[in-house]
Amino acid sequence: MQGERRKFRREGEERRRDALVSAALDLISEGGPSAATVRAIAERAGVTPGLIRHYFQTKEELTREAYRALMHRMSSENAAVLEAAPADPMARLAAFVAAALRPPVVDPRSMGLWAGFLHQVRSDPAMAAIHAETYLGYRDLLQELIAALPGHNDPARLRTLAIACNGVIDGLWLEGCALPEAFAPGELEHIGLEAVGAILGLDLAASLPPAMPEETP
Amino acid sequence: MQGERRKFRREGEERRRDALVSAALDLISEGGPSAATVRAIAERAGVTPGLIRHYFQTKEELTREAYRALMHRMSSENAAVLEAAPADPMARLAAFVAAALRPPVVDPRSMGLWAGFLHQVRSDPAMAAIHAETYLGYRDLLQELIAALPGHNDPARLRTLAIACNGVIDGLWLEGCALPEAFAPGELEHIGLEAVGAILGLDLAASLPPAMPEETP
DNA sequence: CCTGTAATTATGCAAGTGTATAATTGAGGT
DNA sequence: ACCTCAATTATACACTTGCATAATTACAGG
Repeated sequence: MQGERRKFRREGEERRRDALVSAALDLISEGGPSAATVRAIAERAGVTPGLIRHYFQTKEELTREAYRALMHRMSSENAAVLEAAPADPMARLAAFVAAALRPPVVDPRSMGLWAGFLHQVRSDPAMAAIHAETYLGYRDLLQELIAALPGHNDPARLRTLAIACNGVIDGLWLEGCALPEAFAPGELEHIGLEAVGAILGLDLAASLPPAMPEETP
Repeated sequence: MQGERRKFRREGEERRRDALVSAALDLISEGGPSAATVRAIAERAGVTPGLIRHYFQTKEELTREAYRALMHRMSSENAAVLEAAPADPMARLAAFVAAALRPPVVDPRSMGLWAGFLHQVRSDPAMAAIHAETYLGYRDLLQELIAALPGHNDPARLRTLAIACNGVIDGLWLEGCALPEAFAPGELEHIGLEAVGAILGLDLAASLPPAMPEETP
């Protein structure tokens, strides 16, 4: 006798897929890719392992979906700042750079996830395609912000500048995620603005729009 | 009857440990951390799985040794350029930055390894200690190179500059490893010199000592 | 030529892996 | 109130993983 069968509630497909995807991301960020076993994911999502196969043909498919979700989340978190940013090109660029170098974009868990996926991104073509959609799109957005500055219209030069600025941002992002305690609040953003400004020959730090006061509910 | 027992040769402890460590590194760089199973490592090293337990108390210990070997290798590959570099501080810094942004330091396999280890580095204190020895030592070396420049003697300012330059180098290193085909030969080094130079207010690119002609055996 | 011993192999095991398939059951439509 | 069907659980399987232990064998010192 195996007692009683487990009770369950039916859910919409989207909610279950989301739950499984974020369970996978949570587990990878906590224990690395090897911690995201089918059984652990199911338990974290509050279902039994078999259900994963019902929504994803294979574990690899779930993994790809999780990577897509991660990259989308990180891109939006950074780009969101542009919605409330002023129209002035320098201020927009400064706001964008600063946003990339503070939470929630700077986050040790995100870096762990990013690193955990890296090898699959390099070996699985489907993962590489997801990477191209998001990561290169990010660099293009940065390039547009630079192109909007006065006096930047040589395409080749523009590309070089975008690569350099993207490199600075990536590198500092990495440093901030890896050694959060090594930087005073705001220090990383300031270094980033200084470095990107130096590359572009601008005083970006002076153009940073003042921070919005936090909501206090 | 199980046919004949496998023939073998006795080897010195150091050689066997080295062989096992580099087998592990090879496998991780090819197939990610999950590919470095005890059995696969043994086969790659030309021994049977049991021998690993003879030289390493646990697989985790072998993994730590492999990480240490990787970090040492990467640090030396970059620092080696200083031995043949001129005495002029600007030229030394330029040579160091450039060396960090071209092969063999820039190498997709190294990046894959680095990323594969990242989670263990963050969760295992022993790995974190190895990280501290090597990575932070790298940043200190960079800071020394900057301190040797004329007119850099404020310690706090020095630290900030070292962090920023290290960030630029790391970021561009990452870009170069991830997208090797995105850069023309020498382009990444040039961007790096320009960016670091901009941060420090120097024309580093002009100070780069000419490349040694390759040996042609 | 022995002989000891440490290096190496062989074998086994319990736990964990992804996946396939069959059995149940929640919930909406009529 | 029934009935249907998809959502969900349960079970099983073949394989892999790290590790332990016992059996062998290469090689140095006498």
